[in-house]
Amino acid sequence: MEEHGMDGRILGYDPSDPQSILEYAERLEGHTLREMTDAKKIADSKRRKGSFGNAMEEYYFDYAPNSSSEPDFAQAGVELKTTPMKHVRKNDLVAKERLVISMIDYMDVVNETFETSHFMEKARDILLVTYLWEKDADPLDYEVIMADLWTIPEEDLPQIKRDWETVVNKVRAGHAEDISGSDTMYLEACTKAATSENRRKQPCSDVPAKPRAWAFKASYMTAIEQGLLDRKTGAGTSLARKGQDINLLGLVRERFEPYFGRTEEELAQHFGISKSLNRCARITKRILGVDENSKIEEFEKANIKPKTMRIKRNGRLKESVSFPYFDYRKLEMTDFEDSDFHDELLQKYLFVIYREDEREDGVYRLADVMFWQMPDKDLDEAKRCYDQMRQNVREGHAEISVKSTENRCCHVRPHGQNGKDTRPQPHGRPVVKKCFWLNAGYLSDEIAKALF
DNA sequence: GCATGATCATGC
DNA sequence: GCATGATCATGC
Repeated sequence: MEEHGMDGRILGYDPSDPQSILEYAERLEGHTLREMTDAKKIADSKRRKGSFGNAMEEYYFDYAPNSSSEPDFAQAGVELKTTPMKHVRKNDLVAKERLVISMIDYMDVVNETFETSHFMEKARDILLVTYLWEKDADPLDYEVIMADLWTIPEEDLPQIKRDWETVVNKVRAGHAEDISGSDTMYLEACTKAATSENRRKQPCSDVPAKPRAWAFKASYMTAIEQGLLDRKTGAGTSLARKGQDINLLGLVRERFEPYFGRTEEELAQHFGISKSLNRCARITKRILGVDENSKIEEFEKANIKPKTMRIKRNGRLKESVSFPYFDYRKLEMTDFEDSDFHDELLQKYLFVIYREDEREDGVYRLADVMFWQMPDKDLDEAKRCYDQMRQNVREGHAEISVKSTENRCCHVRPHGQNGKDTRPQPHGRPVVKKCFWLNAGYLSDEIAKALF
């Protein structure tokens, strides 16, 4: 069979056969587009978002990029998605960004069911081409990591369906303007052109809403991609048995409920955990029923980190919550959106909540669990804190912190071994190691809002 | 050896 | 009682 591309050349694959498309795509693994095509430079000379994907369609698969609602390989019913991974500390590869599937049409989506939705149509058969992103590199020189035919794993469908319904139900309730990426676990409704004044109509309200698209969260993509990468090893522990409906919070709560009301000491004794600083973190893992060192698959996919929260009798958190320390020189050079702090704030957390006993001072009892992620609106406040600290560093005053009284959500405080544990700053003498903290008062309010 | 979760100590 | 500087200590 001969198939012809844009300029009449013979295609290297059969566009009606998914297997043939996959095999052709797999030849890219370990190579770059510059090596595998005759492309000399990217057509849109500015490296815009999507230029790798466009170049791949045009120069490797030999078809004109389109944005129609037809699948990219229409005859095979396969959608081509290219997605970047990046290196992070200790040689880990993570998804660089979310994978956007399709725009959400607020007017139509309210009449859809998940199973027959436009989203599922687009997400059902994906040719996923993963490449290694490198700062300042020409997209033609990105190395292709792997090519796979991918569909949503069966065990993830219940959570993704729940995510889809969470979003659609907000539209049905006439609150499309209140949708937030933090509403959901794996699938999110992310904003498109959020900075512009662009707004769309919604069917059940006159309030205009930001345009949004269905996307798999970056944390979910990381789990998917790592799973594809070490498919052979098949490591990992799953909280849910196959075929069992997954409701993460329900599942987690079910595990914790028998222990509500018990004190830290009782729990430590029950699980045979010695007196140690991270005693509560270890109790959490034991209650979740997983080996202390193993990762919990669902938590990885949803990028959920357990955190212990101790609430004093007066309703306030005993302590603020710290993040890893930051590098003053890196802080000066890095915008908030590209910072580690920003990544940390996009995490979803499992708060394991202990409350102080009504009578006995200093005795804390396991009281509740909840998921938490910083709401989008508070990210702006966190950015203010970041920018203010950045400004201090610019002016050679890394020793000046952002106080918790100056910012509603977070502050800056020392976090080193001792006063001698310093880090260089770009302009001036080294300063004691510091990190960002979430304000105890802010978190107290967030917890109270969620639980009462 | 160091990063990080956790906690202490001081002063207002 | 809280804000904030400072330090401890486990585990990787």
